[in-house]
Amino acid sequence: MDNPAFAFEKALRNKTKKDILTEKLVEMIQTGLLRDGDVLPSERELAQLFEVSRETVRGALSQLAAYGLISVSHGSKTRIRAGDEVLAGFSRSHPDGGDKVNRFDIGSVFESRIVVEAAIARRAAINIDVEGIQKLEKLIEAQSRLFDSPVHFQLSDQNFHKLISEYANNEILLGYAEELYAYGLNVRRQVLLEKGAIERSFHEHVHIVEALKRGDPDAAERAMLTHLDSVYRTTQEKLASSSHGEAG
Amino acid sequence: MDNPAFAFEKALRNKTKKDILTEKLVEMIQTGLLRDGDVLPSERELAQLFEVSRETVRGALSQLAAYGLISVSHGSKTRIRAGDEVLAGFSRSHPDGGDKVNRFDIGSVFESRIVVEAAIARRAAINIDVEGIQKLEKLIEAQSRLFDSPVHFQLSDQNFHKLISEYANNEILLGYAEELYAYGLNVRRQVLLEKGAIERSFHEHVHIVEALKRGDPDAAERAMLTHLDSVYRTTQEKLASSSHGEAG
DNA sequence: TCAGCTGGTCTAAACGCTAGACCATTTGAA
DNA sequence: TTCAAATGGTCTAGCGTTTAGACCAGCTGA
Repeated sequence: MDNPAFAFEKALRNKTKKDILTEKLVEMIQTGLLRDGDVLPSERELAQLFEVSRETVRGALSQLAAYGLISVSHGSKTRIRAGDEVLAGFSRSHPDGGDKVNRFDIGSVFESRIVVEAAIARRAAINIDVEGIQKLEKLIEAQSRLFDSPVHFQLSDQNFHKLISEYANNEILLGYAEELYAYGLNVRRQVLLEKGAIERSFHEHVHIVEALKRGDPDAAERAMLTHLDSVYRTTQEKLASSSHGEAG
Repeated sequence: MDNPAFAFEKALRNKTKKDILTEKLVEMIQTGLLRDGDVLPSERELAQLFEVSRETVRGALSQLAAYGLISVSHGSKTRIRAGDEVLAGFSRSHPDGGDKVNRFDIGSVFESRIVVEAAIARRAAINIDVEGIQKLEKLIEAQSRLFDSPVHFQLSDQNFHKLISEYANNEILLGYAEELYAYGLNVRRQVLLEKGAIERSFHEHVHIVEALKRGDPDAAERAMLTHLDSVYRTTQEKLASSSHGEAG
């Protein structure tokens, strides 16, 4: 072992298809794409969709069942169980699992998000075209009707940030932005349940779009920073208040 | 298949450990961490380092041998073959494969580096302590004696940026910075062969350290931007001039 | 020269995944 | 109510990957 290039190498980790599918389904539940009471396609259909064997699907489903995230019953279709208690219990038992928020501290995530998304906002203000503005305004318009649907608003919010990121014309920054956004998904969902949280985010979105429409990089950056700061603050408050009754 | 959440699902893909290891080694060669003529640790050592069996290591090595990236000979240690012709041939046969330098255009890489390292410089100026300054000054002092050793200077340069990144107190930004730095390694190596390139980088490093020592975030950011701009320009020039005799 | 490295080969066993068959239960339309 | 069709539950045989270990064959350096 003379070669310094190989100092401190880590082990290779290989995920099984079963685990990949499990994670994927968990994520679909956590993001609200699958909601409480939804029926899952049959095991045979899932096997076809994901191009794996039915046994592999069953492996993933049995893990979900162990987590209490689905209810399986012989003869009838499997249903999603994603009531708030179920999700809360799952998060508690999987602190590092899918909960990427805690892998890095929230402060670092938001510091990084501020750096990346500020740059994105500047570049988007310069590069965005009429079509992009129209798409954003359509999103905004849809969001104005989602004040009572946190899950739908969150999905739309994700699209909003993603769309802006795409107009920064930089795949690397886009990738970072998506990654950092994903880190906060879980907590964010809780925050949006708070009274007025969605309205505030909505108005901040409006300001961002206005700045982009004017093609004003400074204003776009400022609007984005205001938005992220507001998101950061409410997230911190939520974490502080919810950490009372929890294990760690 | 009533559930719209499952429209357009894609197949799950599962990588073998052998392929993961192959990619990892290819990347180490492409980024210059492993250089032409370097000896690889023995198969048994690699197996221990990556916590896989020796047969798996052999599988990965036989792929590298098929690509011509290593030369294996019974009884003696395996050596890296990364001469310019070998790498060029490999890139040609693996257009999307692993060549991360070309996967993103240089412009995007530097745009991102500017964003990330500017933020890092600001935070480092605030957080760095006496010990950190001393380490940096020692590095600078060493670099002043490496004007005729491009390879050594590049290694020292990598440490220089890494050390500053660590004082930003943000693991995420640090990870991004290292990733972006690695993207440019190959080309950078060529650039440093140019007359005066090392001296220029050295002086820019001095300015960065001075700003950090004063604890002045604005100055640190400016010095870092000046440095990156200079690196970017010379890299572009090198690419423009060397693209004449190449395949594509 | 030869002990101790190196790469080359082989085996038996464990594990993940697959395809398919068959059973038991539920569902919904006849 | 009845019963065919769809569902989840179980099992088998087989394939590919990975592992641990043994042994062989070639190189290197004291």
